[in-house]
Amino acid sequence: MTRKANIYDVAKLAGVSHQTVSRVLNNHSSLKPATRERVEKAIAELHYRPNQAARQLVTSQSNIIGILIAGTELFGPWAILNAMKREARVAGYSIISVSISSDSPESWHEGIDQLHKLDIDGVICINLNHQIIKEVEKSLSSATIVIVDTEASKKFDTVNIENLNGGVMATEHLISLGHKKIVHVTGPSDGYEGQQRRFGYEKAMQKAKLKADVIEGDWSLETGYRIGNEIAARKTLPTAIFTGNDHLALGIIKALTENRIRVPQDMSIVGFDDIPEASYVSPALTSIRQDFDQLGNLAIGRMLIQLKTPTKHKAFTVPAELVVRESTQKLKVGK
Amino acid sequence: MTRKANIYDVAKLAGVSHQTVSRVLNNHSSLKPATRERVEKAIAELHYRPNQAARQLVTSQSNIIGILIAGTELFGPWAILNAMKREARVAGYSIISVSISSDSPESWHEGIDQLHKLDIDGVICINLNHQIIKEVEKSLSSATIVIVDTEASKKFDTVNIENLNGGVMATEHLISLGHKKIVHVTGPSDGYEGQQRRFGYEKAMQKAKLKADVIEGDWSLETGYRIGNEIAARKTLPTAIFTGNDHLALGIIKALTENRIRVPQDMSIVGFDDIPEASYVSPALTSIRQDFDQLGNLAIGRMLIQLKTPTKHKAFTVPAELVVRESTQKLKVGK
DNA sequence: TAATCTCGTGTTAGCGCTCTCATTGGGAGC
DNA sequence: GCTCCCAATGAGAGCGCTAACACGAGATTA
Repeated sequence: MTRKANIYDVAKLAGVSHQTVSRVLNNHSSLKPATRERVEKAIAELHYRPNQAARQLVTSQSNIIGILIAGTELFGPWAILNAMKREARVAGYSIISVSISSDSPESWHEGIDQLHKLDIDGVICINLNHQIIKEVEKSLSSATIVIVDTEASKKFDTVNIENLNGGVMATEHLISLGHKKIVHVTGPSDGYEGQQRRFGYEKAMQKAKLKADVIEGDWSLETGYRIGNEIAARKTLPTAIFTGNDHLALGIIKALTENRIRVPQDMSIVGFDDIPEASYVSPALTSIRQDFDQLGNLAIGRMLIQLKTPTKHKAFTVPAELVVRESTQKLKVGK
Repeated sequence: MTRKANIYDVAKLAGVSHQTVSRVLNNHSSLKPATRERVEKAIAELHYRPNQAARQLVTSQSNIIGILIAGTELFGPWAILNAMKREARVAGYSIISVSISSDSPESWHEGIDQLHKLDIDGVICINLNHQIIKEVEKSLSSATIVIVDTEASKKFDTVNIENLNGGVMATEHLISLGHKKIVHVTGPSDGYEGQQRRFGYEKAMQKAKLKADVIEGDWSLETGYRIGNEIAARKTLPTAIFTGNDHLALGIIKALTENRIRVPQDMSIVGFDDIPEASYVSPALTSIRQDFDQLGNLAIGRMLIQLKTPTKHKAFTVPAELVVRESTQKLKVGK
C-alpha cells in the first residue's frame, strides 16, 4: 500500500507549482491550456485525488448534504431519498441520511449531532415536525435548510407533494362513482402529510355536502388490518374508503376480504402513494401517485441554489395524480 | 454567527496548552483529574466541538464507512442498509451509501470515486459481482472491505444469508406437500443470491428424484407477471412454483389469477424475502424470511473488528426461515 | 518610451488538529 | 543529599489543501 499522491507530487511531475495544480482542480480561468493539460496528465498518471479533509479544513465546506428523516421504513421517504442521492451526486455532493424517530428527542439530538460532526453544508428535513426543525435550526445554524413534506415556512425553502389536492382527487373520484358513505382512514395525526390528505378529503366531502367520517390510523399494514376489521363490524357499512397510504389500504382489503366483504364489488378503496406493488395485488389498487423523483430533485435543486447564492425562500409543490385500477367501481344502484 | 471555538480557545480558557486539550479529547491516560475537569468545563462553556476535517487530515481516519450497493430499489438491500446505519451510529461511525448499477462500469467508477474522495475507513460491498469488487479493491486499497451477499472469499470477511439452504427449505416444503411438478423462477442470472437459491432448489429436487424446471427471471414484479402468463400458457401446468423473491411471486400470482388459475388451490407458490406486504396480500404469501437486521449488524460488527485490529478473514452466515402462509397447500390427489 | 495593465504562474501563510519530542518537578532508591 | 526516573505537561512540526499576495513578461496606453 503505497502512500497516496498529494498535490505536490502532481506538481513535481507536471513541472509546475502546487498552486497551479490547485488551479486546475478548481478549474480556475486564467490557465494556459497547455499547462492544464500537462497537469491533468500527471493527475491521471498518479491516480491523484484531492484530499477532501484538507480541502474542507481550509474552505470549511464539506460538500456533504445531510438528510434528516423520520421513518425510512416507509416507501415514500425511501423513494425520495434515492432520488436525492442521484441528484446530489451529479452536483458533486454526497448525502448522509440519518433517520430518527419523531417521538424520541434523544434520537433527534443524536442525529443532529452526527450531522454536526460532519460539518455538513446543508440539511434537508423530511417529514419532521416543527419542534425538531427548530432544534435543527438552532444546532446546525451554519447549514442551509430545506424542508420537505412539512408545512410551508417563510424561513426556508419548502418542497411538498400536493397532499391536499391528492386528498381531494381521491375523494372526488369516489364521489363521482356515486359513493356517498365514504370513510377516510388517516395517517398518524401528528404528521403534516396525513393532515393535508385529510383536509383534502374533508374539503371534497363538504363540497359534495356529504358527511365526513374519519378514522385515525398511522402508516402501517397492521393498523390497516385492524381498522378494516373495525369497519367490517359496523352495522351499516360505508361503500367506499379512502386511506392515507397504500399500506393502510392493503391491510384493510385483507381484513375486509376475510369478512367476506368484496373489493371493489362491496367496497371501493383508494390508497395514496402508488407503491410498486399497487398494480400487482388483487384487486389492483386505485391510488394517488406521487412523483418522488421530482420531489427529490426539486429539493436538492433548491438546496444547491441556496448553497450557491442564498435567495428568497419559496414554497414549491409537486403535483399528484390519480391512478385508477381495480379497487374502485361505480356504486351499484339500490345501495 | 460568531467564529467557532477551536482548540486554542479552549486551552486559553482552561489555562493549559492546546496539547493538553487534545489529550482530554482523546482521553489520554496520564492526565491529572483536576486538569481534565478544568478543560472539560472550558469545552462546555465554549460549546467546543473538535473539527472533524482537521482531525481527519492528520489521522487520515474519517470514521465513515462507505456502502456500495447494487439496486437499492429492492426491499432486501434497503432493509440491510437501515440495519447497518443503526448499528454503525452506535459505534460513532457514519454511513454513506452509494447505489450503483451492476451493468454500468461507469456507475461503478463514479460510486467508488465518491467514496474515495471521502476517505472512508471501510467499504461494505452488498450484492456486487466479482468484477466490481476487484475494482473496489484496487481503487480503495487503503479501506477495509467486508462483503455481503456474495460468494465467500479468503481475502475478506463475508456475511451471507443462507440462500442455498433457503432454496432447499422452500423446495422441500413444496415436496412435502406432495408436489412433483415444481417450477423455479430465478433472480437475475449474474447475482450470487439468485444462483444460490437456485442451487438449493436443484439440490432438493435432485434429492427427491424430481426433474428441475427452471425459468430465468430477475427481481421485478413485471417479470413475474410476464413469466406467470408464460406458465399459464403451458399445455401441462406445474402444480407449484418457487420464486427467487417475493416480487416475482406477486407478479406471477397476478398473472395466474387473471388466467383463472387459483392460488393455492391450483398452484402453490413460495417466495423469498418475506417482504412486509407478504402477509397482507391475497393469498398471504408463503416465503423464506431473511433476518436483514442480523445480517446488517453482523456486517458492521465485522467491519468494526477489522478496523480496530485486523484479524483473519472469515465467512459468516445468517439463517433463513420458512414462513408458511396461505399461498401453499397440499396437492390434491389425482392431479 | 515610460507607465500601466493584464495574464499566467509562483510563494507564503495558515485552516485545526495530532504526533513526536522536549521539559519540568517531584518521589524512589542508594 | 544525589542521581535517576517517571508522571504530567508544553512546544513545534506538519497533514494537504486554498487564499492572498507577489512577480515577471508581454501588451496596451499616454
